[in-house]
Order: sequence, then C-alpha cells, then structure tokens
Amino acid sequence: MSLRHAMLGLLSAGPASGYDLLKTFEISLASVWPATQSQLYAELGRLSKEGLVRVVAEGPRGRKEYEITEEGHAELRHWLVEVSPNQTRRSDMLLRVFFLDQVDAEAARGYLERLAERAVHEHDQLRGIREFVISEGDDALRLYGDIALEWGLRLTAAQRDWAEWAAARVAALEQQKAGHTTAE
Amino acid sequence: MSLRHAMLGLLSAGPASGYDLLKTFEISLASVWPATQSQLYAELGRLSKEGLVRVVAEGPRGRKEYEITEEGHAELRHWLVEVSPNQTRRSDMLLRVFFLDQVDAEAARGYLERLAERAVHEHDQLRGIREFVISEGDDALRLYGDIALEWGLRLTAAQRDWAEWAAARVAALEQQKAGHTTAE
DNA sequence: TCTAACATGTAAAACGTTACATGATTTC
DNA sequence: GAAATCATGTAACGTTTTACATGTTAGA
Repeated sequence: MSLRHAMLGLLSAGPASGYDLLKTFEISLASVWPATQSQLYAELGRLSKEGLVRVVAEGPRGRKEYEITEEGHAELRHWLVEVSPNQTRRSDMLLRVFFLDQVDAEAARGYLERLAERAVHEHDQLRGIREFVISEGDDALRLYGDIALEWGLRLTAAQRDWAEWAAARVAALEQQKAGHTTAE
Repeated sequence: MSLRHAMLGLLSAGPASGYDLLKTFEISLASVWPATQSQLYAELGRLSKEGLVRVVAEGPRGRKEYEITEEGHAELRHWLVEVSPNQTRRSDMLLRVFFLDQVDAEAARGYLERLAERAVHEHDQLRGIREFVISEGDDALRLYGDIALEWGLRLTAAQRDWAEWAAARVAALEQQKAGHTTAE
C-alpha cells in the first residue's frame, strides 16, 4: 500500500488537488511509483474518509484542494522509518535472461545489446535532469532528490556495464560454436 | 502478463506438474518473479485452454504433468525477443528517499544504513549461490544462469555503495546543522 | 468559437495475495 | 498410526490498468 504514502508524501509539501497530484505523478514519480487518475481519486476518497487528508479549499471546475492532516503526517513518518521496504523487485527483463537459451545466440545477444542501449538512453536522460535541477529548493529537499537521482544514474550505469559484459560473453559463445562447427 | 511466460520458460526445460512449478518458483524464481500456488493452478488452466500447454501424464494423487506445446514455444520465443521489457520498476525503497526530508537527519541516515546492510546481506547470499552452482548443466543454460546471477551481484553491490554514499552525505548535513546551531 | 487544459468521477477487467478446503501417498 | 509431503482446486479481497463518462474554464 505505497500509493497512499506517495500521495501523503506529495501533500506534505503543500496542499494539492487530485489533478495536481496526477501531474506530479506523471512528471516526477512516473519511474518510481506510477499511478493513474482512477487510482488517485479513489485513494483520495479513502484517505479523506480515514482522516489522513482533509479538503481545505474548493476552486473552479469542482476543484478540491486536499491538505495532509496530523494523522496523515504521523502515518507518513511511520511508513518512512518503521515499515521495512519491499525487497521483491519483479523484473521481466531479468526473467527473460533465464530463458534466453530458448533462442539462438544471435537473438540472445541482440536482446542484451538492446538492454545496454536502453540503459545508456535512460542514463543520459537522468544526466539531463540533473543539469536542469541543480540549485533551487531548500537544503534537505535538494539533498534527497539528488540522492534519488544518483541511484538512477548508478543503476543505469550498472545495467549498461552488465548488459555489455553479458553480450560479449554470448558473442564468445557464438565464436566458439562457429569454430567448433567449421572444425568438424 | 509475464507469469505465463515464466511458466512456459520452466516447462521448456521439460514436463512438470503445478506442484513442481510451484517448488521451482519458490526456489529459483522467488526473487525475480514470485508466484503463488493459486496463481499457478489458475494460469495452468488458462494456458491449457489456449493450447500453449498440454497434459501429458497423470500420476498419483491427481498429479497432472504438463508439457509445453509448439504454440507455447512460439509464444515464449516471441516474448523473449520481440516484446520489449517493462521499464517501470516500482520501488517503495526509492519512494521513501523522496520523502526523507519529513523525518530528522538521524532517522533518514538510519534508513539508508539499513538499506546498505541489507544489500550486503543479499550480496553474500548470491555469492553463496554462485559457489554452489559452479559447474553442472549444459553450456547455454549455465551461461544465462550465470549472467542473471551476475546482475544480482552487481545490483546489490551498487546498492550497497550508493546507500553508504548517501548515508555519508546525510551525516555531513547533520554535522553542518550541529555546527551551525552551536555557532548561533 | 474552438481547442487545450483543467477537473472529477465510475465501471470492468486483469493481476496478485491470503485463506480455505480437501484428499492421497510416503516415510518414520 | 501419525506426520510430512504431495497434489489440486476455490473464494474473497485488494491493487492496478484501461476505458467510459461528463462538464468547466482560459486563451488563441
């Protein structure tokens, strides 16, 4: 149930409407905790009923602005430091690797090379974001945003290195097989 | 819909019952694509109805052995090389980092230090597995299993390094705040 | 005036987890 | 004979995705 905590986290920076939260999810949280419009409005209703958020203002077009309550804040802090993070990271990218012996070595290598390319692309995007984000915001906010960004940079760099290494190992297997065949 | 592909992948190594698949999921695939008994039996029913697998033998205690069909194999290969992997990796671990400014620096540092410890623990476990697994199995199988394991090792190493680096940055912030306070 | 952006909500389907329910066979 | 393991299945519930549905306001 991290969706509600993501929402409480965003609201802890100031009041916002469902629509505002949706935009923030699309822009900032898309790669960490994607959420859809349906989910957000439904969850806002629940949070409100449970007293973790409260409507503080109504604007044009039925806009409702929500504010985090003290209970909401307590729940957020509880989750941050007392609930241990979920360790299972489902990865269909890695799942494929387990079964790559079902296709020929060339196709397997192609798969790994595409992974490497994608990692490079993502890494570059993150570097772009870092350039853009430098300065502005208070100390702590900037620090944790930067720490999160650094994880993205390290993860994508590690993925690139690994995928390139793996593709090379598959290429070596191809060579070996080719040599073996012609030698027969 | 990767569950079915995980199952097809396992069945491509030879026929198995739902119970067999469950054991394999628990042992080998737990950290990549966890699945429960309910899910497996339900999905076997669907796969069977769609002709991707077929019952080839019935044993004691109502045991049904399933075999992958040619259609199943085709679907597996299609998924392996033609369906692009899902890039969104939901991470409540990283989500927390975004909101760490809501707790004091000491608690934030504690969170990051626990992440580092956990990464070390996971890394050690994977090293243990590598020791144990060396040799046995055919060329390609061993290669891809080893490539997957290597990813786990690199990922956990990167997480340890990052979490330690992040904890140090937070510690620096604590120092700075402390110095600032006493200077006033 | 038209279009884009703002703004909220509901419904159905797919996927995933936990719990319930039952029974057969092997092993000690 | 009791306990562990083998073996399958269903039900209830919670989360996530996709699609439907509607209406307002600001700006070109």
